[in-house]
Amino acid sequence: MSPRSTEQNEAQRAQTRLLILETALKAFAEKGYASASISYIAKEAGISKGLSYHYFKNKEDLLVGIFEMLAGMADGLEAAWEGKTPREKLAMAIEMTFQILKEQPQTVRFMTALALQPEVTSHLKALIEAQKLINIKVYEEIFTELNYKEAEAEAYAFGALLDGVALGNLAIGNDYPLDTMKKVLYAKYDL
Amino acid sequence: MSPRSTEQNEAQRAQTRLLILETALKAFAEKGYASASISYIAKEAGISKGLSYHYFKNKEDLLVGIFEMLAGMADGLEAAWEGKTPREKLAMAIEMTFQILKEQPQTVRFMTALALQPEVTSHLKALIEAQKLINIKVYEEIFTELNYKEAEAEAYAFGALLDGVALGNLAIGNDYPLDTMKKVLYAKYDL
Amino acid sequence: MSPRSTEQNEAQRAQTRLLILETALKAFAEKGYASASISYIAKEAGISKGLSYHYFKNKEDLLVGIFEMLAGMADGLEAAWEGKTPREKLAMAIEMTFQILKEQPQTVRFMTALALQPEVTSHLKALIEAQKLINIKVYEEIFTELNYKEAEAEAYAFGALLDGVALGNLAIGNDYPLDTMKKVLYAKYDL
Amino acid sequence: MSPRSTEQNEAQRAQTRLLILETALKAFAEKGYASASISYIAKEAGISKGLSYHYFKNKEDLLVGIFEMLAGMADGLEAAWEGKTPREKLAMAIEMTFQILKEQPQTVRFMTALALQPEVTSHLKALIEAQKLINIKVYEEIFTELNYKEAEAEAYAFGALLDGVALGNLAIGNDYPLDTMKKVLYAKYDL
DNA sequence: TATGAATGAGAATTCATTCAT
DNA sequence: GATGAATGAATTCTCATTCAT
Repeated sequence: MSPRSTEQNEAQRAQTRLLILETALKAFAEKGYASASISYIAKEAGISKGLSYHYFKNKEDLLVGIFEMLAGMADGLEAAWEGKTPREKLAMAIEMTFQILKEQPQTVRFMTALALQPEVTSHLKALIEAQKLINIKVYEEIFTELNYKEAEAEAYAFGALLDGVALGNLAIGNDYPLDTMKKVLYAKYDL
Repeated sequence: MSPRSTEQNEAQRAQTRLLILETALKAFAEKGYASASISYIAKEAGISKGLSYHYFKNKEDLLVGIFEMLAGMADGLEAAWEGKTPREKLAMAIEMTFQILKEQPQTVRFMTALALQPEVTSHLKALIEAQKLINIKVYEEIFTELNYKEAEAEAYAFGALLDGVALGNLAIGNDYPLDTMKKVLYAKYDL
Repeated sequence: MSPRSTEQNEAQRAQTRLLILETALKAFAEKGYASASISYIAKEAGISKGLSYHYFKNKEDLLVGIFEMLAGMADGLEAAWEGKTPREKLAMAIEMTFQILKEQPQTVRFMTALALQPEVTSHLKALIEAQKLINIKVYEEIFTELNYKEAEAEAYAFGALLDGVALGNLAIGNDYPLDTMKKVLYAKYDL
Repeated sequence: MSPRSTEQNEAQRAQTRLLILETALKAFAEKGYASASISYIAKEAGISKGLSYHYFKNKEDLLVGIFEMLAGMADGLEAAWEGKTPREKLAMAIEMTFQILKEQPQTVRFMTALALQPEVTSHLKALIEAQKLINIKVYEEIFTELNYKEAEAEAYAFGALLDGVALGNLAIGNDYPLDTMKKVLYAKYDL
């Protein structure tokens, strides 16, 4: 009975939703969450303001949508880990971090800022916190496999180092010695 | 018109200015820059909205004022370094970081977020960048005194580690193993 | 194309129309005309938003439809009057008023509010006014049969009393002495 | 220290507040609560949209303000009752009702509709209910003084009659026999 | 210097209505 | 007939900033 086939509808929905998410991510990253208005995002996406509310019930929900999209991408990457040695995994973690830092600094900036904004609701706060802890757990497993005595502490330290490099790179910009830092990391973990 | 009253006036001005700055810092830290209104800050400080515009020509200017105040405080601390050994200095840098992280996490959150916000004017951006580089330089001197081969790289790594710990602590909250991380740092630098 | 299928179609149309009308009445009564959206009504009725525009060309038209439906129901009731004595008719008018007040207060609220809303189109206004006057005429006939000298005035007074009880009951709610008021009415008209 | 004297300020505030209240009452009465936008009210009052929010924190608060203003006016009238006989008081209640019905039908419409709107919050609902009950109590006292056996029931009936007349007058308009109804009331209560 | 009333631009959000399919 | 994606205008509300006093 449906005039537009269900699949067509769903495809359309998925496509528009993705368009909004990607436009919003770009806008939030460039202007900040508070400063990027729904109006602006809609205009950038070439749709009407009202349509965003068809897909996301409010601005916060859009933010959560972006977060989930990015978290989903990270999940996809984990498939690549299968069958690697612990040292290879560690190297991959480092490589991935530096790669995204170079290729999508705005996205990194956005995700990092997200964790620091008091405006963000506790729901999203919890999601962010959970994601961070998952990362730590992954690192801990690697260090356990590598027979580190204090695997958990080392995992936190490793995570902190990567985060700190990201933060420094974002704050200082092109003057930040990204390549040197990668070497330091490789040396530190004997890779 | 007597010089005496002028002095009094200036003291009064300085005091009111400081009151506004401190109130604004607290408000920005707690509610975020965008969400803390001038109205709210003025009310909290017990002054009128209009008066704050006598001291700071706009909201952005207030933000710069806060940053300069905090940077000035950091400068003041450097006096305490005089005559210490490099290892003592390193320990002090760590201690100070962890202390402020425990006592004024909101302020740290705010300053960190500041460094990430694209909304922030380029003037403030430059100030933040400069401040970060000054810190690195100080660390580099210490590591040079300690005969590290790669003093500069180590300084960046040390700064990144401290930043990363701060970030993790802010994102994860009370579950973050702050004390463990301090021990890791002491161990890592043999303090 | 066979007449049979046309009949089926018409029955289907009538049924869907009624479903929409009843759902809308419930929604308007519970949430108010302005606050009950077409979206909400369609969802409640289990149909699509677009379909309701096949049956009612706009929201206002839906309102008129509801009113006509209710007016039609009242007409139906008149059949029951046939062959009753005037005093029985008066008692029935009272009973019917109190019954609907108890069983469907929301509907009464809605219809009463409708009569008061300036937003309402003049077409609907005229319908409401006519309906009210018809009621008065019916009451007047009864009082004439009962040999009241001022039958018309008494009809207005009787109508006002019933309306006032309804209004009081709606405004005050469960604390309103509905049963007492019924006794007062019975006593007043010696029933 | 205040530059504009406190009295000046308060006078200004009171005046602007009253201007907004009266404009809003007029607008609500003419277009209905939902349809009269803050924008429209501000324009009618010749002030900016934002200023309304300086005086009333939201639209609902403005509504409460109007209600309180009208309730306050009614209180003022009570002073006139002092020293009158019960029958004079009853006559005055009737006169006042009919007078306001003739002179400010829109205000009556508005206040009546208010009691019926589901959109209105429970706070205002409670205020309206309380006001209605106060009226009933006043009537009850009169009927007690007049030695009616069922003073409370008669008070409710009297109130219902007045309300019903108001409702009929609003619904039917100029065709409603206001004067006849007043005579009916006078006759009924032997005034 | 100090006040806070007033402004106006812009934000988030809602919703009746249209229309391609 | 039936769907729901899409639109755009309107609405409530916020806030940085100005200015008369």
